[in-house]
Order: sequence, then C-alpha cells, then structure tokens
Amino acid sequence: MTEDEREEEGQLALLPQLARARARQAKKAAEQQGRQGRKRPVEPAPERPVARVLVDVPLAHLDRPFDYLVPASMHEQVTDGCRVRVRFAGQLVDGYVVERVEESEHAGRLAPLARAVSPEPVLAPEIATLSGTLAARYAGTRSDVLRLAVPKRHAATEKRPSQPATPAPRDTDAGRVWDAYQGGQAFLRSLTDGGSPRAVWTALPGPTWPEALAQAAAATARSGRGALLCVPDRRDVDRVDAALTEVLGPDRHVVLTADLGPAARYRAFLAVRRGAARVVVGTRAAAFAPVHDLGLVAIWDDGDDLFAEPRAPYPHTREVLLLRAEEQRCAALIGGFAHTVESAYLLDTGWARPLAPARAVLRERAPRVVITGATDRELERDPGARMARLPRSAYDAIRGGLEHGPVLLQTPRRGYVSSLACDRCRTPARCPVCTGSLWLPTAHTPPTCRWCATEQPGWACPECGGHGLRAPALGEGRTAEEIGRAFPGVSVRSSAGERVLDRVGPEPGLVVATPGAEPVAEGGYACVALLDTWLMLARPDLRVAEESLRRWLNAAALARPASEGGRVVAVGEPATPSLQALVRWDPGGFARREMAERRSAHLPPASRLVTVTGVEADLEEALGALRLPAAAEVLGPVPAPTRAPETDGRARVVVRVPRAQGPALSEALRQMQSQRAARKLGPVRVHVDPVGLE
DNA sequence: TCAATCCGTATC
DNA sequence: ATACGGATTGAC
Repeated sequence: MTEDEREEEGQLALLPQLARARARQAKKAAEQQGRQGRKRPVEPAPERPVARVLVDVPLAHLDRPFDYLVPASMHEQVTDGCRVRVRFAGQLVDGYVVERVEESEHAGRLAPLARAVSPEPVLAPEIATLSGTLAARYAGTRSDVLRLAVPKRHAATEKRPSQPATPAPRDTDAGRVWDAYQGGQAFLRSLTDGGSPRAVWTALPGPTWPEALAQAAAATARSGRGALLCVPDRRDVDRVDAALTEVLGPDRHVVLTADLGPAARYRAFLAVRRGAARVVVGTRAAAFAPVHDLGLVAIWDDGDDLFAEPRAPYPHTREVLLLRAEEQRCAALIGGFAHTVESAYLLDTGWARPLAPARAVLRERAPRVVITGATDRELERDPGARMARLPRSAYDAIRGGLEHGPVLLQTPRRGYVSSLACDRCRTPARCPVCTGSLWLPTAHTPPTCRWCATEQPGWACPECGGHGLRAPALGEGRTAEEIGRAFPGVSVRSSAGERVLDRVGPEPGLVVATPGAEPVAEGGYACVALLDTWLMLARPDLRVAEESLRRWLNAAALARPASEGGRVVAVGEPATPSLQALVRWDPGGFARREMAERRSAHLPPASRLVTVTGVEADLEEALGALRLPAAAEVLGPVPAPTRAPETDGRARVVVRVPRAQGPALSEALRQMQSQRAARKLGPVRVHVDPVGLE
C-alpha cells in the first residue's frame, strides 16, 4: 500500500461520504472519456451490414437472435454461420451469425460485432433451424442445443484444408444382404432413385447388420446425397466403419464420436461441414452432423439408453434424427434386433413402414430359444448346477454348447436398484392410480407410488391376484469366477464395466458378460444363456419389459442359427410376456402390445410425459405460474430420486398430456422458464420424455 | 433537497 | 449475468 492510498483511507474513515462521492465522480469522468473514445463511428460493411446473432447466454428469455452491425473491417470474415464475439449486456460473449441481412428490425442503435472469430461457417442453416425445433420440443434453449451440435473450435485444425472424398463408385454389387427382407431391395432402390422412404427395420439375428447399414448408405450416396448413421457406442461405430470401408472403399466416409478428442473431432466435423465427406457414422454426438444434401438418417438399436443425451435440454438421438428427416425431407431407417415402443408408434401412425424378414428366413437364421424355470428342486439334483446356482437344464445346455464352440452367459449387473414386485409371479408393482412404480420410502410405511405419492396398503397383483410384495435382493448377479468354478477346466472370460471385449474366437470357452458388453463371437456362439431374467425385470424403470427384451435379443442375436445348432436358454418364469416374445422372436408384436398398454395407461409414446424438478419452494412457485393445457395431469410432488447428490432434497412432479397436446405443454414450460429466468427465480429442471423414469 | 437504494426491465 | 431508469426511502 502506498502513502497516498494510506492517506486516502484515512480520509475515507474521517469523511466517508465526501471521499466516496469524489471517487464516484472520478470514475464517471473516466467512463465518459472512455465512451467518447469508443464512440468513434464504425464504418458499416458495404453489403448486408446487419448480422443476426444467436448469443451464447444461458437465459431462456434471451433465446432469440440479436442484430449487430458488421464493421467494414470484418466484412470478409463474417459469414452466415460463423462464430463471433459480441458485447451483450455489458459483457463479451460468444455467438453464431445465423444470417447477414440488409436491414434490422431493431429500432435502437446497433452495437458493432466485437470480433470475428473465424470465417468458417460452422453453423449450417439446417442445424440452426433444427436447434429451434429441438428447443421448442424439449422446452429448452437454442444455445443449449447448439452446445451439443457444434463442437469446440480447434484453430490449428481449421487452418488445414479437408481432403475431398474420392468420387462415388458407380454400380457396385448392391446390397444382397437386403434380399433377406421383404421390401428390402425396393427400399434400396428408392434410396438410389433419390426417394425418401422411412422404415422400421427388424434386423435378422447375426452379424450382417453393419453391412446392411453400409449398403443403405451406399445406395443413398449413389443418388448423390449424404447419409448419417448413428449407433450406440464405439464398438458399434467400429463395426459400421469397417463395413463402410468394405462397401464404399476407404476415405468415402468419416467417423464422428465424442471420444475422438477435440482436434480429431473438429477435423471430422469440418470434413462433413465442408462437404468433403458425405457419409457419417457416429454415436449420439453425430446426430447433429451437418451432412451436405442429407438423403438418409439411420439409427441402430434406438432403445439403447446411450442415445439419451444427459445434457440439457436432454434430446434423444432418435428424436433428433426423426426431426431432421422431416425438416430435411430425407429417408429414415430405425433398425435393431428389438423394437422400441416409439418405433411401434411410428408404424402404427403410418409414419414409417415395416422392413422385416419373411417368417421362413427368420426361422432359418434365428437360434432355438427355450425358457427354463429356476425351481429349487431342479437346482438340488446336480452339484455343478448347484454351485453355479443354475437350473439343471440350463447347466446342461451350457455344457452341450461348450462341446461345439463359445458360450455366452449374460448376467444382470450387480446392484441394480430394484423396486417392489409381486412375491408370487414377480410382476413389478405399479400404482393403480397413475402406473408409477411402488417402493417403500421407510420400513414402516405402506407401499407408496414414486410419482404421485399415493399409499397402496392393500395392493393386489393385476396378473395373479397376490397381495405379497418383495424387493428382489440386490447383488444377486453372479461373477465370472463363481460360474467358472461350476465348469472346471473351461476357460472363462469376462466382459463388463471397464473391461469390455470386442470379439472372441471360435474356440470353446465361457464368456460372462453384462448386458450391452457382450462380445461378438467368430462364427457365432454355440449357446447363449440368459441368467436371472427376473432380476433384470425388477428394475423400477418404466420400460423394464421392453428394455429387458431388447437386452436379451441383442445377446441372443449373437448365437448361431438353429440350423447350425445355435441355442438360447433363458432362466426365468416361462409365462413372462417378454420371455415369450423372445421364444417366438417377435420383437414387433411385443412392442405393439406394449404400445397399446402404454396408450391405455397414459404413458409415452401415446402421451407426452415431462418431469419438473427443483427445490420445493421453487417447484411450487413454478407450477403455480405454469399455464397447462386442458387435459394435463400433474402427479406429485414427491421427493426426487436421490441418485446424484445434486438432486438431494429436491422435489419432482410428473406432468402428462395426450400426445397431441405435447407442443402446447412444451410451449407452456418454455414460457415458464423464460419468466423464471427474467425474474431471476430459482432454477427448476424440465425434462421432456425422460427415458429412464422410475 | 440530494443521494443511496431497491426493483423491474432490457439486453441489438 | 449486468446496466439502466424510475420510484422510494433516508439523512440533513
């Protein structure tokens, strides 16, 4: 501290008002001088001097373009879709130029752009439009959507040109894999002819689906258009990547995933944006890829929860792609071994057509599936089976399989949070009022609904009429070591969690995997055993049955065809509808029935369901201000599930409306969020169509 | 009477 | 978030 400052402080202490007033005057004078210094009139650009800018601020009520003056000095740099820095409410913020125009609608004076970051037009017009649609759909902001859509800039990468792709090979031997599907060749032909067919594709079990996807992309490329393929994870990306290389040749496509790292991701993104690559395969991060002349969007295994974006506004990859298909008038392919209720809904409404194998072809390619009950009596008979806690017939099937090749054992992960189920037939217990799942908040309360908090002391199982409830024990899932001991002398490998195997060889051996981590076996598995199926069905997830069937089908699809001895044995209750669907290999029929049930239970996709979460006072205030559509039901509030520490102590409501009122509900929520942001009220989180709702 | 402070509103 | 304007309160 200097002498002067010390003296100043002394004065402050003696004459505080005087000193502060003087300091203020000095500051004001300095500011005015500064302002005059800045006031030097900016020369506007000779053409289209107005830039419409989407600013990156997190406030819902500021989620619209603001006009800025393009200085002549930045004329060359400022393109439609480029990044800029602007002064906004006194601070420097990032933004995107959505377009440059001749005149502004804004009555006041325009501030000049502060800086042109780079002329690279990273925000494609169709993605700018899409960000608006998605923000409206998910009651979020465009800036949140854009944060997901445009990767971070990497300046060094931007300076380098993108290598243009080699020209499309004409008349390659086209898509014989699609011969197995009714309407398969017609679908490809339509793509090649520049059409925009939309299909829900029931894939045949086996390893041919990546090639089928690649052939669809190739057919689209032959029409001169681009294709975008989204798959759940890195392993699937690699499989489709290999298939694309096979079908299109090298360098005709690009891989786009979040795990590439900033530089490689930006390089891939730029190759797409610049039109150097027209075919893209990637994970959910790729759904926004600005593919030139987009002709086809495709998603594989759309029920995988990796497609649910965990960042606001929580868009689902399938919804992103379907919206793009509508906005950009391109083809859509929703494929998998399983069907989601959403894909069943697309078929039901006629939005998409089915693309499925003939029954005879399916019979030829699918493994033989049997269900084996897990009664204690069966367990007792064989010491090996007892050691592995396996029913005798499952144990025998595994042993039999080991004589011919690799055997896959799928076991549910340990430590699933489970909710209550009927103690007789293991049907998950749901609230008769609103179909939420039941749980025991404390040991001394009756079963209570997780959504509407209704107590159900006299619950009766709708399937079997039983009154007993049980919480399936946690950690019943078994380990590779445990199972290995029951099969002495057999090699046991494990694929789970951090250590996931991509593929295994054709030699006999046990592979123990958790759902989603199953490696592909060369030549297919001789046997696939699905263990503890009731544990998987005991999760409190709203869509357990659908999700369990999806996981079983995905594992079962890795088995050899029945004609080559391929077998699947599921350990569980034979009457369980999802297991029945597995035996019949009828994912479409099961999804159709689930969809009908959901419709009558007022659950998605026939209804739109939204959760609103916040601290109790905020939530109450928010709901008070919310202008809901007429038919809206509000369930709760109940304490929010405390899976993560940040949701601790918060409350949640579930709001649902008939699907037709979905847009009105989203709009009401967006207005609510706008008002709250403008008034600086406490944050409430809105989640439209959450997938893993308990 | 003037200035500090609070509140609401706009942010280009 | 800031920034600003207008109303309100408070100290002489």
